[in-house]
Amino acid sequence: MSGKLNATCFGCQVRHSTEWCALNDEELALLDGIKIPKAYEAGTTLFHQGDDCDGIYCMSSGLVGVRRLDAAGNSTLVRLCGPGETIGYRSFLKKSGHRSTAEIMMPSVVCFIRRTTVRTLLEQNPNLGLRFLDHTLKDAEEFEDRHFESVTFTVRSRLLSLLMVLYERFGQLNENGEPVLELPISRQDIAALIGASPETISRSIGAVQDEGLAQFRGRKVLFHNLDAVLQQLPAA
Amino acid sequence: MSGKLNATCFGCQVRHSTEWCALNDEELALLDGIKIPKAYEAGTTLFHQGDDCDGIYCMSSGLVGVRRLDAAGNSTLVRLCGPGETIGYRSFLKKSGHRSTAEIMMPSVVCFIRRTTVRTLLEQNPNLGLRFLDHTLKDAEEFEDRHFESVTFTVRSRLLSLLMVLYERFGQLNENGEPVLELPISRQDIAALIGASPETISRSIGAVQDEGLAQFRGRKVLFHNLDAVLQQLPAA
DNA sequence: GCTCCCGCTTGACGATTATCAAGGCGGCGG
DNA sequence: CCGCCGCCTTGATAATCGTCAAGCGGGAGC
Repeated sequence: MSGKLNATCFGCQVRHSTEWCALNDEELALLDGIKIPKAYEAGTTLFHQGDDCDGIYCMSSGLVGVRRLDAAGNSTLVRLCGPGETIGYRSFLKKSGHRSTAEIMMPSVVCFIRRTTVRTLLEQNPNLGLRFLDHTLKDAEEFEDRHFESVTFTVRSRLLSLLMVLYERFGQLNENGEPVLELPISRQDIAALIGASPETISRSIGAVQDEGLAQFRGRKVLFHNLDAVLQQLPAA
Repeated sequence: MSGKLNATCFGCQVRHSTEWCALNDEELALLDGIKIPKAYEAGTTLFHQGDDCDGIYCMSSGLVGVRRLDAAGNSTLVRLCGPGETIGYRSFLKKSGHRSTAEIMMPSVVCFIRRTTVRTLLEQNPNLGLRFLDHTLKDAEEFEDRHFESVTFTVRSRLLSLLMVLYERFGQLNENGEPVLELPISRQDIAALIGASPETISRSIGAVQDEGLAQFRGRKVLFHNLDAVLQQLPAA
């Protein structure tokens, strides 16, 4: 299942959008020889909440969801990670255990980079550290924004907001030039991302549809008026 | 109002808990000569949301609240900053404008450090950069936690959680050895911190009091049973 | 002292959302 | 083809929470 995968870093299509674009050819060769690419099936996990952090993961293809749960059984989908995204780097930088579980949401290829390797690269190339700092800053801002949203927005607004974010990442234009989104996750997971019950999500989707903003069929979303959706978002 | 203040960095009582503990004496002397300490009255602001970031602020004494608002008029109290805390450093690191407004909540002394000064120190001392990275990591985790809480906890739980956090920072034992907390902020601001209406906060406080967990008189909180409060928190 | 103002509380009501329960629909294995 | 099992929807109900409105109480200023 996890054979060679032809996955050299040099050929990695998403390398230039990752932290690793800070590396020169020599360093990249080191990383290439030592990283561990692997193919995962949907439903498996990269690591569990509470596990030690032995290194970081870099998505080559597919999609993983980062989940968080507490003792009371509450759970949330913290974020989605697609090709080019680094996973678990904050636990690595903090030298602490993982605060969440990384779950494969669709067949994916993910590279694992051992702690020691990352450390070596960081010592060699200070620019890599700056990239990680940038990433952490973005994370902090994103969580700040989401906290603000979850406290001030209604479920409907959060749903529309999420749809727009997903459209940026997964949206396309169909043969008629209309904006279309193939949802990468189930409605339960949409609920977990937004912080609402699946029932409320179902009803919210129905409402959005009734108003003619978009049409939902299974995981396909056809937007009738993208601007109208954007207008309804409480501007941050 | 803003005279000399006798505020040298060497004498700063909170220096060892700030990022600046990474500096050696020589660097500290540089910082000391070039920083700008100033006393502020309650109600004034350090900077406004949208302002350019010309440098960072370091609290010497007092308390400032960081507020965020959107076009629709929603507002939130993002965080409280006490002595030793650095404010606005993320906007500095991101080289972007301020995302929030920093408002003086009680008479405070705050030092301003110009952008260029911070940059010089960062180039001189890489450890300072690591301190900032650590701080950013902590911020990210804190926002992640608060997002999780705001989505999964009820207002009552969030209130209890906030009370415990405030107790850690501002709590004391009174003459009878009982845990007491002098709230540093108004109930409106508690509401803004938690993401609830003032009325709901008032009622939640009443409920907590009725159950005998604590006694509220103005801004004084007397905890009858700290462990009972902790037990009621959904363990993260 | 008095008044005004502001923060806090309280009550009544309504909107939003969660919860519980039932049923439909589609995929998948037999 | 059938039946099972998730996922999704829908409905009914209740809890949570926000909003509107009124009143209370303390502090500042006159």
